[in-house]
Amino acid sequence: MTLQRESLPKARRGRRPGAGSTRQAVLDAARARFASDGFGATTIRRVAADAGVDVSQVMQFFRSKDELFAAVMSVPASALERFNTAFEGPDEHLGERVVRAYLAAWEGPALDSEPLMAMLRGAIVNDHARAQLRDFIQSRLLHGASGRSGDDAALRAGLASSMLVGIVTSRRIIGVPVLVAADTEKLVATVAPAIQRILVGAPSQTDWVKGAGA
Amino acid sequence: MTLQRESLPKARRGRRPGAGSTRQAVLDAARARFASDGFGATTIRRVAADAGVDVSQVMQFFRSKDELFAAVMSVPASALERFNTAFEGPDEHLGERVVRAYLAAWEGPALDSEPLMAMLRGAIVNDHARAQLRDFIQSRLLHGASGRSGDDAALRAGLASSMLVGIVTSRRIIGVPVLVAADTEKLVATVAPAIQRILVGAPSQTDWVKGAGA
DNA sequence: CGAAAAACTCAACACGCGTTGAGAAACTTG
DNA sequence: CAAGTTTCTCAACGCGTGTTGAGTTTTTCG
Repeated sequence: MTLQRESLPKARRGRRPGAGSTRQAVLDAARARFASDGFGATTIRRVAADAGVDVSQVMQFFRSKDELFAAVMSVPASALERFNTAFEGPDEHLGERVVRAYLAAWEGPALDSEPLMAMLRGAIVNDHARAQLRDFIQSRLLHGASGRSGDDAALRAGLASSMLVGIVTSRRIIGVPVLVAADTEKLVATVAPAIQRILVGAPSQTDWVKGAGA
Repeated sequence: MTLQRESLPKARRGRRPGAGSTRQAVLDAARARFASDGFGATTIRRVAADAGVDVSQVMQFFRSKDELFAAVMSVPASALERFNTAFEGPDEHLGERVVRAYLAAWEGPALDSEPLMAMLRGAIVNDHARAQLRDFIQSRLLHGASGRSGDDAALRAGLASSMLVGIVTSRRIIGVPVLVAADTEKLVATVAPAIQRILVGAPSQTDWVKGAGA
């Protein structure tokens, strides 16, 4: 036991990186602020106040406002995986699965949706956010294009992704009344057939959504 | 001629409001800046420099940055009318007409597209722009809902508008490579059937787009 | 304990922003 | 010309921002 670290060249002494509760508090406050106020309107001072921490602490843990934003905005792996599985399944009900995945991702629990909201709100003013959103839409293509019909499968997947992001934006950021008022099932029932048509070219007369009856 | 202004209580003398060339120059510079840089990143100093004018002149003609932005961001009546006619026609080829109207509006000549771009870029950070975009999407409903099928025609029109705005955003602001590379006709051919399905519920096997053959 | 390292506090800097006011210059009338 | 009115110039104010550095406290180790 005594010679456990003996061989290490530099045994670091002193206070170990603490429990990290402060850093986590800053991260939580920043995620909420960036998601609801956007990148430009979010100030480091406000984040620090929300976390009950000095301004300078924020700069010590995350070196700049951009790095703090980058730490917050990363698309959670869990959400990413759900998108992939939605795209990978069989063609039948593909549109419905994809629409549900997008709506769920942006309306689910805060820990999953807030980073996506921050990305969406920051995409216009922050280069990193714009690149991330671009890659997010673009990356759907790789999963959407594999094994799908035409050579334009990538374009189709990108279009579907853009359209669904547009719907989420209108609903959650712009606040278009008709979309805000509509419940999720109604949206799925209406949008799923169109997305299905975008992704797999062929039209059909069967019902696309399980319980979509009027 | 001499008694032309005689009856007026206050005959205003002195220099007449000049040719207004300066005001117009400011307006043009502001429109371009707000469209390409967004509301937050556009500074009055930069607009003044673009127009070759002192900063204080901008504040004299337009009383504040918000009022300058409002003067720039109004949706041009010509574009608005084209949207309405696109929605009003017969159901046949409705999707194609609507898709073409949206794409043309944001990719046409600068004088028409720049205000729309400014509105889109400002919608996240500026309340006025958000309200304008909200009304823009919402107002399509009034024209889209009249005489259309179900009672959810308003929702369908709002969804179609949101989806098309999403495509334009991905293409012109986010810069998704696949969408940037695709030419307009390809986009119309791919998207029109889906929009058609959103607007008029019924599916069909016929080709929606005239020259959309593979 | 005593030293090292991290966590934290406090105060300030430099910068760019929107905005304002005073005054000179240019032009239009009587 | 002279008075009146507008356009333009110049300089500054106040504010909030991201960011920094010095100094203090607290914890962890030898």
